[in-house]
Amino acid sequence: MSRAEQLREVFSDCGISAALEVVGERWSFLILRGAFNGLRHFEEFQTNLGIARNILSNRLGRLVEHGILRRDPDPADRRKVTYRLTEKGRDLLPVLLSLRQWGERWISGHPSNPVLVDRYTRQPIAPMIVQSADGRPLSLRDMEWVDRDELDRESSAA
Amino acid sequence: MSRAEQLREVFSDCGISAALEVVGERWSFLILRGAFNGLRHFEEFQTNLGIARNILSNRLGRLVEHGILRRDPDPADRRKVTYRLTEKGRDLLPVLLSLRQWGERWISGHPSNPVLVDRYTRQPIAPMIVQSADGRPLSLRDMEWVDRDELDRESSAA
DNA sequence: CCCTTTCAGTTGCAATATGCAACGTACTAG
DNA sequence: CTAGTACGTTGCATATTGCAACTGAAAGGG
Repeated sequence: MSRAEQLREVFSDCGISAALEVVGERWSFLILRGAFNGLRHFEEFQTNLGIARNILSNRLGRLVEHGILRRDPDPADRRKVTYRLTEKGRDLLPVLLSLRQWGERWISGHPSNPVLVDRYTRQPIAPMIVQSADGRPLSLRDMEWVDRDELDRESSAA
Repeated sequence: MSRAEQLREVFSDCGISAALEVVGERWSFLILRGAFNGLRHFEEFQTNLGIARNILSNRLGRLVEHGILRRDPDPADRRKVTYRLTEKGRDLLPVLLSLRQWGERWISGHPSNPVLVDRYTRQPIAPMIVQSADGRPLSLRDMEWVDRDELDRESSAA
C-alpha cells in the first residue's frame, strides 16, 4: 500500500472523505443534478452537460457500481439504456441543494432555474440549515466539535 | 412544457455549477473540513490531510482568492500564516454536513469523529433535511421542479 | 431488404491536473 | 552562529480529463 493509500485509509473514518471517494470526481455532481432534473439517457446527459463521451461513460459506470444510479435497458427501444437514481442516490438531495443554495447566494448571486417547490403549497423549499436534535436552528457559535469517546464520558458522568 | 423544452431549460442556470467552479476541485472539501475542525496553518493541513505541498499551496491560494478563507500573517511568529474561514466559507457548513452524513449512512456505515454537538444540550446535531418554507420535512415525492416564469404565472393567476 | 440515423459506448492521442521529493527563503530558538 | 521550523516553489513522473473519430447493435423509412 502506498503512502497516499494509507492516508486515505486513515481518513476514510470521516464520512466526508468516504463520500468524496464516490461522488468527488469531476462531473459527478453535475450528472447527479441532471438525474434529479429528469435526465435518463446517455445522449441526454451528454448533450445537456457537454461532457466528453468517454468521461460520461466512466462516471455513469462508477455511479452505477456504487449503487447511486440504476442502469436498465429500455424495453421499448433496445438501443436505449435508462439511468435512474436509487434510494442511495436520492438521499444525496440535501448535498445538492446545500451546494446549489450556497452557489446562488455567494457566486451567481441569484436563484437558479428551475425551482424546487412544495408540490401542494407551490412555495419554494426552505434554505438548508443546521438544526439541533429538537429542531432549533443552530449557528456555528451554538455548536462544538467533541471527540466521540469524550462525549460518551460526559454522558456517563452525568 | 414539452420534454424537449424541459431539457433545454434544465441547465440554463444553476448554482451547483457555479459552486463547483470554486470548491469542486480535488481536496477542496477536505481542506474546508480541516478548517471547520480548527486547522489554521499550512503544516497542520499538510500533515493532517497528507496532501502534496504544491497542491495544498494551490488550493489554499484558490480558496483565499474566492474569499472562502482569509490569509493573515501570525503577529506572534512571522514565519506563520493563519488561514481561517470567512463568512462565505462558514456558510458552506450545510454542504459539508450533508455530505458527511450521507457518507456515514451509505459508505462508511458509522458516525464519524469528532461529532458536532449543540454546545448547551450536548446533543449531536440533527440530520440535514429538505423542508418546506413553513418547516415541514419534505420527501422527493412532495416536491416538484418548476420553471420560474411558470411559477410566477401560477401565482399571478391565483 | 437496404439504407440512413440513433444510441451507447470505445479507442487513440493530446492537454491538464495531481503527486512526490528535493530545494529555497525567511524567520526563530538556543 | 547554527539548527530547526514554516511556507512555500521547482522539476519531473504519473494519473485524469478532453477531443475527435470510430464501432456495433438496433430502429425507422421506403
